[in-house]
Amino acid sequence: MKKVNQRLKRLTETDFCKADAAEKYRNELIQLANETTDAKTTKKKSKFFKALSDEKRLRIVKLLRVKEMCVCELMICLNMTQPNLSHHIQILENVGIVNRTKKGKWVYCSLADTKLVDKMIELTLL
Amino acid sequence: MKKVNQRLKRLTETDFCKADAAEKYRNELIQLANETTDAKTTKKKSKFFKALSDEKRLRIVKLLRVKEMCVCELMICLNMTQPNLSHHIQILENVGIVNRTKKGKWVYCSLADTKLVDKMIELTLL
DNA sequence: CGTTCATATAAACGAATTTGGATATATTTA
DNA sequence: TAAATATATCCAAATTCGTTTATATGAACG
Repeated sequence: MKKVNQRLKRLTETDFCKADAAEKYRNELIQLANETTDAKTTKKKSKFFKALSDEKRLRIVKLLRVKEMCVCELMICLNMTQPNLSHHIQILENVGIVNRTKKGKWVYCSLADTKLVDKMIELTLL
Repeated sequence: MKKVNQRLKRLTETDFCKADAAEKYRNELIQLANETTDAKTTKKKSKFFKALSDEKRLRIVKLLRVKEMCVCELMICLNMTQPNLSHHIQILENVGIVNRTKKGKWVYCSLADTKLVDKMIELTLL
């Protein structure tokens, strides 16, 4: 991150697309891009946001914040078909937002990281 | 929110899908769902998350955190075609993440709410 | 055992998104 | 004023996503 800041100083002084040393500036931009991004984490984070990009899934999170619920309870709350709901829960589970625990015949869903959800609500993201 | 909490107490004690008073429990679940969700804000928030659910858009945000950039600079950084980039920037602008300002021939992009982005990075969301 | 209930998985389809080429618009420069 | 540059918009192809229908699994219960 310190390397980035050094390059940043130079880049901030260069103000337009066509700098004097166009080729050099071009390379610096590309290098900056590489340093600000890690392919794996970017993919992971984009999937996290994608999981929260659906209204029904947001409603699931809101409900689980109040109370751990089994799938059939969520079906009633959200008026969704069972396979559809199951699919959405799986997406939330895959990115670590929701936990599923089987107890006998029922599968109970709960928030995997209550603190994170609370903090996101503080930022009015959720 | 206090009403919700009162109902919550009862609901938390009721543990299974088919409570004794099945119909009554059903109605309470539905009411809970209505109280935890507001259609408009849910839609708005889902769009916000959708805007961040794309790897390229996440990279744009990361870059703009370092430095305000014009579209042609972002093209170089991200190796994207111009119409595609323009489209993605618009999505980020629509949900209030990015600002566009025209200065002469160039359109400069910057973060609309640096503090929010910083806080999201603190939570390792970004 | 076999039936029922709660849930998961699979396949299929339509809707929404992403992408890139062609073109339009506006601004600078020669 | 013409040419070049930066960007947006339009449109069609490719891809991804959500929903539905059908089917499978697995626990409880008679």
